[in-house]
Order: sequence, then structure tokens, then C-alpha cells
Amino acid sequence: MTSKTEPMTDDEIHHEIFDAIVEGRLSPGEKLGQDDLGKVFGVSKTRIRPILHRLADQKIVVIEPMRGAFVARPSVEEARTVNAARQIIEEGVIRAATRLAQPRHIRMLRDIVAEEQSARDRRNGARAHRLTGEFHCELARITGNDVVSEMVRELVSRDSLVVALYQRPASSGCSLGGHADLIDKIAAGDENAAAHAMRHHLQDVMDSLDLGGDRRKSQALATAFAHLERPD
Amino acid sequence: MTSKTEPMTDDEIHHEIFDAIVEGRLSPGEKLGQDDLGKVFGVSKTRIRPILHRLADQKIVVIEPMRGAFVARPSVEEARTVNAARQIIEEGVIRAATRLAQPRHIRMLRDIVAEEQSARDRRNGARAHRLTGEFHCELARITGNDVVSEMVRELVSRDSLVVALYQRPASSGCSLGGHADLIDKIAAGDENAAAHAMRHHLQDVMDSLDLGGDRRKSQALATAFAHLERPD
DNA sequence: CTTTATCATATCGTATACGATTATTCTTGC
DNA sequence: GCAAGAATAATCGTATACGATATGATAAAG
Repeated sequence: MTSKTEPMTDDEIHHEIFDAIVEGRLSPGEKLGQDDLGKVFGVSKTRIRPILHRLADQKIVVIEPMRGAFVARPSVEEARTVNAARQIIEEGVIRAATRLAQPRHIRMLRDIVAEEQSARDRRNGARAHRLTGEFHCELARITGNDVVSEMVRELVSRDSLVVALYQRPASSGCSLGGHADLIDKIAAGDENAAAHAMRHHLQDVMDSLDLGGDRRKSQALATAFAHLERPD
Repeated sequence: MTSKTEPMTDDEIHHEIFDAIVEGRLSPGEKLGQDDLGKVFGVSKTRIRPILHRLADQKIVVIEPMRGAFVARPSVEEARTVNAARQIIEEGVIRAATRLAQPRHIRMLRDIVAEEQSARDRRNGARAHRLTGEFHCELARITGNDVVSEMVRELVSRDSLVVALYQRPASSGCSLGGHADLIDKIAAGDENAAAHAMRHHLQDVMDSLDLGGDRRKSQALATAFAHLERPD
């Protein structure tokens, strides 16, 4: 299996690492050694390096020069920025989706929410979280525009790291009603209401996080010890 | 100067090639040989390759396996998709910008339009085109959100290639009124009007292009038979 | 016993070298 | 004379090798 003969393509390796990060198999801050990854996939560093850089472009990996690559640990400020970006971008998306939505799209979205609910009932937080992201991606797909879908996908994946870092222990079911509400507004064809609901939904998600905590002390000592005011 | 001692960073090389493409110094379809670029920047292929892949991720370069990298030559379908994406994304952007715009922002936008007009009067099409893109980027910057700015920047750069390929010879001054109109709507604080104007402005830009023609074919043939004759 | 300086190790970043694939050119047959 | 096939040249993709830099340990000084 993982012994010898694997002509694994770059995209496959990328996708493998990408999923491992977004699905939480790799925790924020974890080191991603080039040689280690090369051994895992049976290739040399030469092919790993560009992939890590690509992941760094997607902001789910951080490369510290001469130190190595690590799973990104988004700062509180970055978390807020990504969420704000989603509020701006996805407002346009849901408006377009509302204009274009057809019955089958509505059904698909409702199916996802149902699965999401089911996963939560089973205490399967990982799956529920994945479906939450998928909901927004499928919503973007209604536009029929691959460029838009890809951008939303990128934003959602970055948000995955944010919730992985800052989610409150017992707050996994907060955004459920939000999605159902969005679907209702879309089904009703009320563009303004849908846009409004989307902004508030995303804001709710952000408010449900435990920002301002000392969660990221280990990462950015600069901010953790900002009160010391060390003169440069 | 360009002889020996240049510790040029990867980002600098990337930015150099990026600008050369967006500003039209490198035409769509042009080959980007790894060894050639390496010689130009005084480094080895090893550092060029990841940069080309990064440009490929940004969709302004195409990498054909075992063939090499070329400046992207977006198809008509891709051109339409990118424009449609801009209509969706930038609607959200201009709505946010309208909510947040302050007098200094309005002045900045007007300055850009003025420069744009000036460049057009001087028949400086290249500069005018660059300022057109900058207008949309600055508009995105009003949101104060780097993620949003970067996304708009990416879309605008892709559109640069589209107009480089499909722009009608004598249609360089079509979108001027559009920008001024957008500013008026923003200054008036009328979010819906601004969003509407943005969609139509981008649609106008698209309509002003010469799609559906055989521009793609003739360009390809032109380069293929460049050594034979000049039909121009 | 703490602190600082030095050394060893491990990992990253880059250049070079080699095999694989494609484009081009030349030859040969029709 | 033209077309098809083979050999050559050029370029891409990958692995290996080497130099540079940061981390951790060890030893010496206070």
C-alpha cells in the first residue's frame, strides 16, 4: 500500500494534506517537515516544497524562513478579517444565488442541513462541521460560477482553522437555525432578506467563538506580552 | 548592474513576472522557459519552477505538462466566467464600501478617475488600463479588508489578460463614465444604486469586448506563422 | 547553581545532474 | 516532389548533493 509503487500526482498530495488540515487530523501549529512528508508519500522534498508553498498561499500553512512549515494558527485579527471578508463576499454570492436558485438547488441545500442535523444528533462534531462548510460551498455553486465557488471554498477552509482554534467546547450547535433560515429566504426569492440573514449568520458564528482568550499565547508571544512594551 | 550580485527574493521575481504580464509586456501565449527566466534573474530553474506554479494558481500562466509554461490565453468561456464572478463578488464589495466610505476615500477614487482621463487624453492606453484596474482595487480597499482586496486584485489581474486578448482596437474609452457614476452612487450612500451600477458597469466592459470572434485562432496562428509573413 | 559561549546536529534552501518526454530535422520510401 | 518515420536536440520533471542557518546540548565561567 504505502510501500513502493505510487505515482501520486502533486494535486493528490496537495489534496491529501489539505483535507488532513481542514478536517482537523493535523492540528494548528503542527510541524510539517519536508523530509517527513516526503517519506510519507514516497517522494522527495523537491516535490513537497512547492506543495507547501501552495498551501501557504491558501493561508492554511505558514512557512517560517529557514525554520520550516507549520499548520497555520490564524491570529484573532486574521480570524476577524476572514469572517468580515466572508460577510462581504458571500453577500454577493447569496444575492446571485437567490436570483438563480431553482427547486433542485433548494432541495440540495435542505438535504445538507438535514445531514448536518443528523450528524450533530450523533455527536459527530467533525462531520457536522464539514457539512457546515459544504453548505456554504454548495450555496456558491448555485451561481454556476467556478471562480466564485473556488473563492468561497478558500474562505471556508480558512475558517475551518479558525473554529478549530477558537471554538468554545460546548457550542457546536449554534448555527443550525441560521442555515435553515437562509434557505427560506432564498426559496422566497427575497434577495435583500437573504443577504441580511447571511451577514447576521456569519456574525453569529463569529460571536460564538472564544476570541480574546489566551488561546494563541503559544503562537504569538508578541501579542501575549504586548503589555511589556519592549522598545525596539 | 545585472551582472552578478543580486540576492533577488522569490516574491520579487514573482512580482516582476506578474507585472510584466498584467501590464502587457508579455503577451498571452508567450512561452516562459524555465532556463530562460533563470538566466534573466540570475538564478536556477529550481527557484523559477515554484514561481511559475504560483502564477498558474493565479490563472495568469498555464502550465502544460512536459511542455512548459505560457502566459495564459483565457478562453471566451473563461472570460465570461471571470466577468460574472466580478459581478457577483464586487457587488458585495461595493455595498460594503458604500457603507464605509469616507470623504477621503471618495477623493482618492476621483483622483484615480482624473488620472485615468488624463492618460486617455494622452493616448496612453497602457497607463489608462492599469488605472482602470487600480480603481477597482482601491474600491476594494475601502473595505479595509486585506482578504477582500487580494481577491479583487486577483480577479482584476485575470481580467487584464482578457482585455489584452479581446479588446476591440478602437474601444479604449468606453468605461470612463462608468467609474464616475459609481463614485456618485457611493458618495450618495445609495447602496442598492451602487450595486446596480457596478453590475451594469462590468457588463458594459464585457459587452465592449470582441468575443465570439476568431481572435483566439488568429492569435495562435499569428504566432505559429510569425516567421512567414505579416498579414497586418 | 545560574548564565553564557561554543559546538554538534538537524533541517531548510539552492544548485547541479540525470532520466523522461516532446519538438524538430533529416532521411528514406513512394 | 511529398509524406511518413527515425534520429537528434532541446526542455521539462525529479532526485540527489551540498552549503547555510537555526535549534539543542555541552562545557566553562561567574
